[in-house]
This record gives sequence, C-alpha cells and structure tokens, in this order.
Amino acid sequence: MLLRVDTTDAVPVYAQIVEQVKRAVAAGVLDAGDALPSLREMAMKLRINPLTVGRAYKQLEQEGLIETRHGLGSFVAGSAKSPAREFGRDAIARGIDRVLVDAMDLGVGFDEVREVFEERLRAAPQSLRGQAAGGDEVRDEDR
Amino acid sequence: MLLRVDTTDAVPVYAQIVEQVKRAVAAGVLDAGDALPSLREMAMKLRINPLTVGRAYKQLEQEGLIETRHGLGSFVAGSAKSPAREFGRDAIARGIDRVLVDAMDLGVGFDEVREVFEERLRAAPQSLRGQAAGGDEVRDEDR
DNA sequence: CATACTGTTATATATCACTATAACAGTTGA
DNA sequence: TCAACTGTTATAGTGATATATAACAGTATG
Repeated sequence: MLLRVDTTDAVPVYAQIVEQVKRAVAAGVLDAGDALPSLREMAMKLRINPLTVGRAYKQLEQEGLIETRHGLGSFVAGSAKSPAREFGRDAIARGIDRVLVDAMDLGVGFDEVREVFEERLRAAPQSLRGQAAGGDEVRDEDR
Repeated sequence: MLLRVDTTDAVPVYAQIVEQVKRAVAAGVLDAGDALPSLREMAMKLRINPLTVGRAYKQLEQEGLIETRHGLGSFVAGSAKSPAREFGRDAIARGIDRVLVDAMDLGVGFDEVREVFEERLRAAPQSLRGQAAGGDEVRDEDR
C-alpha cells in the first residue's frame, strides 16, 4: 500500500486518502479483510494529524468500503471487492474523457492529442518517477 | 466566452475562473485586447461574489495574462498570445500524465491504456456533448 | 491486572475560501 | 456636472480543513 499526500493541493488531504484507498482496493493492492494502517501510524508516516486520517477512514466506512472496529483497527470490507474490479478501466476512461474535453476547450485537435499521448507514454518510465516527488510519500510494506 | 463554475468542487472558484480564462485565451475564444466581463457582471451571472471574480482577475493580471484598468475594465494582454499557445499542449500533456499515474496506481497496463484511449477517441464526438452539463453555466455572447 | 496497542471524542487555534455590506476612486458620455 | 458604469479597498462573519493537545474507551496479550 503506497500513499502520497500533497498538503498544498486544493483537494483536502482526507479526500486524497479516501481516493487512494479506493484505488488500492480497485488495484487489488488491498484485499477484503486486509488491515489498513492505524490512524497514528499513517498520520506519522504522512506527517499529518491523526484526526485527518480518522476523518478519511470515517468517510470510507460510511461508503461501505471499509469496516472499522474500536480497539482493533480498520479493515477492507468483504463487499468492497466486486464493484472495485471495473473501477480501474472506468477510471482510466474517465481521465481520458477529461483530457479530450480539455482538448476541445483548448482548440487542440485530436491528432495532436494522440501525438502528445504517445510522446508522454514513451517518456513515462522516467517522467512518472519525477511526478511522484513533491508530496509526502509512504511505502507500506511491513504489515 | 463560456464559463462554468462549480461551488461544490474542492478547487476554489477563483481558481476555476483563472483556469477557464487561460483556456479561452489559448483556444482563441479571447483575443488580445478583448474585454472580460466586469466583476459585477460575471459575479451576477455565475451567482457568486464580485470579490471572488476580482481575486481571479488579480491573479490573472499578476501572471501577465490580462491587464486591468481602474474604471475601464479588464482586457486580454497583448503579450498573452505567445505564452498561451504553449498552454494548450502543456495542459493536454499534464492531463495525460495524470492518467498514466492513475494507470500505474490501478495496476492497468499501458497497452490497455492505449486501448481505452483509442476507444474513447472514437466515441468522442458523441460522449463529449453530454459531459458539458453540471455546474452553473454562463454563455457570454453580448459584449 | 497491566501494558500497549487500537479508535473516539473534546477543546482550542489557525488558515483559507467565500460571502455580505459598504464605501471609495477612476472613466466615460449625456 | 451628473449619472452610470468600471475596479479597489475595508470590515466582518461563516464554514471547511487541518493542527496541537489531551483525555477516554475498546481489544488483545503477557
């Protein structure tokens, strides 16, 4: 489970956590029953306040994605798996649609969009590493 | 000049305005010398506070994209054209990078991303029209 | 039972975005 | 000059986010 948080982003930190936990479940990085990092642990690694993590978990629970038990921790819900499978391809499609809408707004032709797409794809292995920087990052391998 | 604003979005309203004015300039919808809607006019149409529009214009002026004159209004700067040209392709590249990062997070292979990309590109003419809905909208034809 | 983890709650503080209201100042044209 | 537009500034209030600090409560294990 890998988490990045950017406190300078307009998107609230707790919302960033919610989004990324959803992704982790969708990607299969987190399976049903898996424990999430404790409030204090994640807060320490991300260098944010535990209450902020708690708020993210609270929302995830309200959405039924995780179950949280006092004194035990928070766990990926059993029912979280099924809707998550389609999430990946759908999320990509939504992202691409957003780019295409942008292209229309900007008066950039689709041919040029494809050009840029292939260009970024070629550059991906390098540029993506650069992109990861900036936010605080946590690699969670030791659970 | 068409503006959409969503007050429920995490992105501040003033930032949304800044972004969309940049797009309008980049797309050629606004040319150098063109007048922007007055603070009060745009505020009324978008149903937001004039100060919020003022904040957006202030930032646009600091970035050199517009020039604002007391008692007259705000106008697209003459020098705004050249940097705006790159804005389009850059914005597209940024959007694509975001999609590629998402793909990595979701465990979706780049080949599949390309597949989805071509698929959405083919579907674009229809699907893009539906996307424009949502948020308050202002079409500004009477200036 | 004591310890050490869990989540939960309360209080206070700070910052940012947005609003409401109001007044002030520059520009233009009747 | 006066009216009707422009942008500008000041003040105050609201809500959301995040912080620091602290205490409280459930669970498991030695």
